[in-house]
This record gives sequence, structure tokens and C-alpha cells, in this order.
Amino acid sequence: MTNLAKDEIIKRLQQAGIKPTTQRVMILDYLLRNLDHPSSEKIFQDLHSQDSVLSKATVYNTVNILLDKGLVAVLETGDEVAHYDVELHEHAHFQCHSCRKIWNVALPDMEVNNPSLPEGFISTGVQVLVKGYCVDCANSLQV
Amino acid sequence: MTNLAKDEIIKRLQQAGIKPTTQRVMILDYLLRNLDHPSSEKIFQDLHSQDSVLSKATVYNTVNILLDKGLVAVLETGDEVAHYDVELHEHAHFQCHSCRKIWNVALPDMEVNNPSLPEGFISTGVQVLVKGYCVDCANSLQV
DNA sequence: GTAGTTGCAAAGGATTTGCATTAAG
DNA sequence: CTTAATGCAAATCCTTTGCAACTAC
Repeated sequence: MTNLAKDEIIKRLQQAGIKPTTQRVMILDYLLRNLDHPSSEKIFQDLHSQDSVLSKATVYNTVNILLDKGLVAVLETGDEVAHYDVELHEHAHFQCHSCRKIWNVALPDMEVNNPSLPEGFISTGVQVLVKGYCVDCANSLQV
Repeated sequence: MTNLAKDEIIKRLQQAGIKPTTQRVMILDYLLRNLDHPSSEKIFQDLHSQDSVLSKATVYNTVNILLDKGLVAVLETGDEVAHYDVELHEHAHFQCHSCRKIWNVALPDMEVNNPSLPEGFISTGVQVLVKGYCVDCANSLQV
């Protein structure tokens, strides 16, 4: 599990031009320690229960700043909530229809970076989401 | 542009086990004529302005039924709204960061159907979303 | 009749926003 | 000091739900 020192986290924020306040460091630290694609609500709940100096609005604002500066990525799954990810190198996600958990999966070596876009279109990234059933749910549901 | 006769649409609904009411036929017809990935709100606005016999709840309910029966697919983009698509064969989508419009793009012939999932996991489908800038926005924004 | 569908308005849930307070350099 | 960030609550937007009225067999 990634476990960067506070100094490292502060440095990352500063390099991105984000003022490293207590709350922002907490949140980025949380994301680096929890690679299971938490939602803003989950981040808030977990951090707020440990340490009451944190509001929901701050979590949403901070996550949006981190997104904007490219320190995290967002994954839209069709759940009502957005899931965040600090893993920035290209990879795909798998989500279980039943338990809604998300896994990272390796992207096969494919030309997903060069889909046949119309002339003049510019790609900035590709999101690949595989849906299905995880092994536990597949077993218990007899899918 | 697809332009199925009402009879065809009714038949499709019946084959899926959906009672072909006036509103449901209207909505499926709309989706077949508008391949630009409309949202429920857009469907409601366009159909309601033509013909006032339609409520927002009916649009949401109907779209969910169509989804459930596999007559349409949903595309989650990270906008606050879901976009619907009657094109059911495998393809990718491109969305412009700037104008938010969505295009269908061909999936390169890749093994996206067989990503390396963990043992026992079952895939039921893959959603590929390419993000970037469309030609018009790229030009006007000098990206 | 009876079951299923519609419309309306209200509820629900995720996210954003306004503004007074507080913290950071 | 001065600017920016925080916390709180209210607001907003999308979507779902409850329920009474309606429609179609």
C-alpha cells in the first residue's frame, strides 16, 4: 500500500499549484492509501469520523481541485456517485453489477489510444469500463 | 436516419414484453430518430413541446423499462445526466470536453472483449469512452 | 372489473453555492 | 493584513416514488 510521508504529499500539492492545507493533505493522503475508488461521501465519512475538522463541502471542493489539476481521475460508472482514483497510468476498470465494487484491470495492449476518430478530433484520454460479476457474486448468484 | 413505421416499433416493444402504450411508442420512436444520445430531459422537452400528453415521470420510467429489456443502452459520461443510445452493437463513444456532444466511433478491432479479468470474474459488456475535443471546439479553442 | 400506466407533485440523493468565519503566508 | 480556504446550511439538479385518476383489455 502506498504510504507517502506527509512531506511528499505536500510537495505533490505544491507542484500542482495547490495550497497544501490540512484538509487537502488529509484528503490526498486518504486517496493514496485507499485505492478502492472511494466516493466523496466515503472520503468524508471515513475522515470525518477520525477527525472532526472536515466538512462535506471541503471534500467535494478539494476533490474537484485535485481532478482539475490532474492529481486524481474520476470514474463514472452509472452509480449515482462518482468514484475517484489516484492511479493515473492507463488502465481499465471492472465493476460488479451486484456488489458495485470496482477493480483495476490491466488494459490489453491495444490501440485504444488511437481509435478511429473523425478528422480533426483530438483525444485526451480513454476510459474503459468492463461490467460483469465478480467471482463472489457470480458464485452466490449462480450467474 | 432510421424511420421505422409505428407498427415496427410496436412489434419491437411487444417482442420485448412491453405493453406498447402511446407514450412508450413515442419515446422509442424518438430514440430511433435521434441518434445523438439524448438525455431523459431532452426526450421530455422535445416530445412534450410537440404533444402535451407526456409527463417527465413517464419518460424516466419508460427509459428505465427500455433499458431493463435491452432495447436501449445507457452511456455514463460524467455529465450530471445519463445519455441513451439505441445503437446496441459494440462501439465506442467520443465526447467533447467543451461542447459535451457525443459521437459514436468504431471500436478498433481489439480484444476489449477479453480484458485480463481475475479468475472467476464474468464480463457482460465493455464501455469505451474517449474524451477529447471535437474538430469545431479544437479549432475555436486553439487546443 | 382489474391490472397496469400515467401524471403530478413531493421526496430523495449527490453535488454546488453563498456567506460569514477562520487560517495561512 | 490580505487573500484564500473552510464549514454550514440552503439551494440545485437529476431521478425516483406515492398515489389518485385513467385506459385497455
